[in-house]
Amino acid sequence: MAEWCNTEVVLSVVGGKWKLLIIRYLLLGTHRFGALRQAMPTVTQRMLTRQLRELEEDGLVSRKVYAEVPPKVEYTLTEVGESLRDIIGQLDTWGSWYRELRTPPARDDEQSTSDS
Amino acid sequence: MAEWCNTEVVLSVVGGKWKLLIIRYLLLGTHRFGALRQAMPTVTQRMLTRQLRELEEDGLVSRKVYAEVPPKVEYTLTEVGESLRDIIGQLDTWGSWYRELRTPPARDDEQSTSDS
DNA sequence: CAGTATCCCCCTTGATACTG
DNA sequence: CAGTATCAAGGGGGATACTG
Repeated sequence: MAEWCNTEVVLSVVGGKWKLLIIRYLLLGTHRFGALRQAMPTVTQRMLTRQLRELEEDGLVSRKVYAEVPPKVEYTLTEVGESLRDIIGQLDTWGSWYRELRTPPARDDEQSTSDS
Repeated sequence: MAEWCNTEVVLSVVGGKWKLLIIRYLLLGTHRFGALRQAMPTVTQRMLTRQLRELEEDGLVSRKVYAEVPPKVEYTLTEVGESLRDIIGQLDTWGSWYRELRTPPARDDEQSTSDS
């Protein structure tokens, strides 16, 4: 990516396939690795770990390991991560607006398709 | 990408390697293909064409072909594309803030390194 | 429970050459 | 000028198995 462009910096940091989902979930509060997995049922262990590590390197997420058996690891947004809250809110708003815009609108003379 | 998530929709539309640059340039006004190339010296013809086509399919950019020889094609943001202006502004602001944050700050007792 | 270690796929991007 | 066509490379992502 063209990271000399400020705009691209954001993508370079949240652009991974699962990162926005992770951040959105962590915006709700601290969570354990397993909780993240359950929140994103289709992500593999490997990918979740990788994406979390990258978010950590980029300073968006902090990782807290408890010296217990079995292991317990908690992930929390840093202040930098938290600072994305507003932007993510905007993305969400635009995204739903755009999705609706691009969804073929139901015509008036058309029955509801909610039963399909 | 997980496009069932509104947030991801934005990335799916703007996530191409050159798309944000293109949009930013078109936010300045309508431009010809050649002007876009010059504005982004490292993009190949092929990639510029492809990214523009995708933006067009996604309804962010409109393409106007003039029936002239030599050919003349102008690209303009649609209203949908324009609607990203604020968000891109936010990304830009966050990006420059983040970049500065992550740049090793010069220490007080340190000489300027601008001569290196 | 929360990871690594391997192996592999394919999709995006790129280089280069050609054309209406 | 504004594209296609073709071929090649790279890396992000995935499947599966193993471990402290």
